[in-house]
Amino acid sequence: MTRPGSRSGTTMNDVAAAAGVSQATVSLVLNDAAGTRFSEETRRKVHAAVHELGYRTNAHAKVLRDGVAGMIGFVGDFVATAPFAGKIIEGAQARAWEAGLLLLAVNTGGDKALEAASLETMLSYKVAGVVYAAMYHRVLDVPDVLAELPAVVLNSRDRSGRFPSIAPQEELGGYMATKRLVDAGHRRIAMINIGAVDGELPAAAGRHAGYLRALREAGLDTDPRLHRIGDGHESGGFDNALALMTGPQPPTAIFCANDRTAWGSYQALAQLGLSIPHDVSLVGFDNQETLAPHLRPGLTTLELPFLEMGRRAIEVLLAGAERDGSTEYFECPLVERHSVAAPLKTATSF
Amino acid sequence: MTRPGSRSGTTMNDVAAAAGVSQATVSLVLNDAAGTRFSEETRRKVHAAVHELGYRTNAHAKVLRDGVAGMIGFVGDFVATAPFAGKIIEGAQARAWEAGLLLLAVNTGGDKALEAASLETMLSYKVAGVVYAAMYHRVLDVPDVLAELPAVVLNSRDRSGRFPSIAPQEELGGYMATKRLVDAGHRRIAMINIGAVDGELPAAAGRHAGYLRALREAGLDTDPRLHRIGDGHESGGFDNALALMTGPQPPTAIFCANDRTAWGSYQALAQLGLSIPHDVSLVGFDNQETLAPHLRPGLTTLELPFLEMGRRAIEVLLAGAERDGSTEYFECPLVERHSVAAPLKTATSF
DNA sequence: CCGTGCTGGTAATTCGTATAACCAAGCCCC
DNA sequence: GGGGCTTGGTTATACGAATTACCAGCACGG
Repeated sequence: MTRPGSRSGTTMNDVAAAAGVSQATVSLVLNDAAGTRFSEETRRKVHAAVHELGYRTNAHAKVLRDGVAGMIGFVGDFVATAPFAGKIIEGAQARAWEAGLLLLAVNTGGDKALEAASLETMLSYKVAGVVYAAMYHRVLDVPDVLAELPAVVLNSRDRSGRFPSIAPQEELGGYMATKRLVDAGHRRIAMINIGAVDGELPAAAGRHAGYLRALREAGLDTDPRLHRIGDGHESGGFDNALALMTGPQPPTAIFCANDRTAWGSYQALAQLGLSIPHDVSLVGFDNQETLAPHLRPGLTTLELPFLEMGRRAIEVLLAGAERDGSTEYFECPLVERHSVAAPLKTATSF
Repeated sequence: MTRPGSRSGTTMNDVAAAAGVSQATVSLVLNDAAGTRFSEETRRKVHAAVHELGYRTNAHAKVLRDGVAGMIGFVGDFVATAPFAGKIIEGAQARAWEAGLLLLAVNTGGDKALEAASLETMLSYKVAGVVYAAMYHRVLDVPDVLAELPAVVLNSRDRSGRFPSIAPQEELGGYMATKRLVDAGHRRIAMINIGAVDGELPAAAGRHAGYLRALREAGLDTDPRLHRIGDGHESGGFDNALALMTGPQPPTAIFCANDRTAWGSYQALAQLGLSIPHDVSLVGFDNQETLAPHLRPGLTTLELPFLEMGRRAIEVLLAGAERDGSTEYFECPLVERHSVAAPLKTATSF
């Protein structure tokens, strides 16, 4: 009644003994080694013994001999915790698994000591490479120890330029978001940003640059009063949307540089009795899945392609992670929902 | 200028050679082995060589000899992806790290083949134990292979009763949520559930049982029309809140069995022009951090103690995970915000 | 001058797997 | 009838660290 191979102590020698062959034979048969020939009878006996004993290869012995483990390290600051960035780890893990690799994941919570210790441990385990991920897009300093193996910076850029980086294409995203509003017929389009344009926040700077490009391309003037600095949270959206809509020459559309900001704007507009998209059109950024689809009306927004970015990070690692310091940018696709419509025909659209 | 120990190939033998001692000496000195005596001079030379060469112990060689690895497997269905359950993995990882262990995490996405393969790989790596986690509280079937090592079921219960389980105390949560409303003076309290009470959803059944207990304890009658079955999403909250408030004898308070349901109720109440908490009080469940604090007004809700549950899972593993099939329940603390107030003095409160 | 005990180390073995090198038996063919 | 090829395996070793058993040298006591 007890399953035969429940003890984890079964080794290749046990299998060999049970099958009446040598340990080498077991190894060669199991690995289907090229250039070796064994009788069908022997193969059958080996496999039968493996099954009978519940043999499982000892990965450590294998790694010790082969030098490289079937694991990839994943170090993130808050990746597993962040509401939407879990996707990034999911994508990485899925791709790693396709290559037969497991992810050794650590959330440092920003703790540099933990980060250093984790990396040491990962190196001890001879991980095939390390993905160094950040919760939000920024320019960061990569620990020196990563120079010892293939490493990729994910959702950020490496300041030192030593490592390949993978980041979202912020400028194009800002452009597409704004263009969506321009194409809908809007002529007075505000932007509520998630931070200062000159700070170390590529998302704020890039999305704003795209916003400006779309406006200029459409021949619209870029009233600086229409660009407001929020904080990336609901309150930033709430306060700024309120200010924009109650001020002189209110916009007919607002590009919110993230979904939480957009949510704050929804709340402000509701308070003002303005309807979306009838009175004001809105575009967000992030496509936060716990938020954007559930707002009423659903928020049209740009998706951060975290799943793909995570996948790609592993691919770059597997390809050797050329130490050229280049950054690979991922396009953020527009996710159409119901927060954009044509502007009301008012004096401003005349 | 180049860092000395950048090559990862440095072994204990290299260190021994550089220090002019034997490999055994290096090992004994580095591990500070009890009962051995080495001169200060020798110790110094060893440490100097280690530093000079950038030696790092090969974890696989160590595990191969010692038998158990410094890793714990974490298998979840959607844990990393789920909006709030990332906490569960964060807690587990933090506790594991305190014990010097790393988490080998896999998200199966519900794929049983991937799950089986991951577990095999983890066993190959001689993980010290496995946490088998579920995104939402349910009764589940644990893969047989887990019987081979210490294993804990997290955020669910093991149907077979073979493994220790860790789950939230749903009934008490439902009781506390409802009691909060009773204590505020409400006498007609509805509940919008997240599923059927008789399904395999301990959360739905437990929270409802607690709801009933609180009502009975307060001597209130339990009008079955006040208990409505939602789907756990916004729409379930929206539709049912609408129905409740526009029906006969509307409640003055609603216990929503999760925060998303509560959010849907917010939207329905807003549409009806009812204010929270003035016209209707609301209590949620989950304390979803991307949602509950950001609603206007902030949602009073019960916290799922995922961080602590994750920590506890590792502790149970470290203690050997006694195969007694017991379930350890975690209390869900009430998080007070601003969605509960005393009912308006109407005829029903008279 | 020999036995005993202490100091400060070293040699050898073990863990489980992969693989290079080797080998015995059988058969063919000149 | 012996050289050479094929078939079907085996033996031996390396990977890197931990640990047990052992050992050389010296001091001391009787």
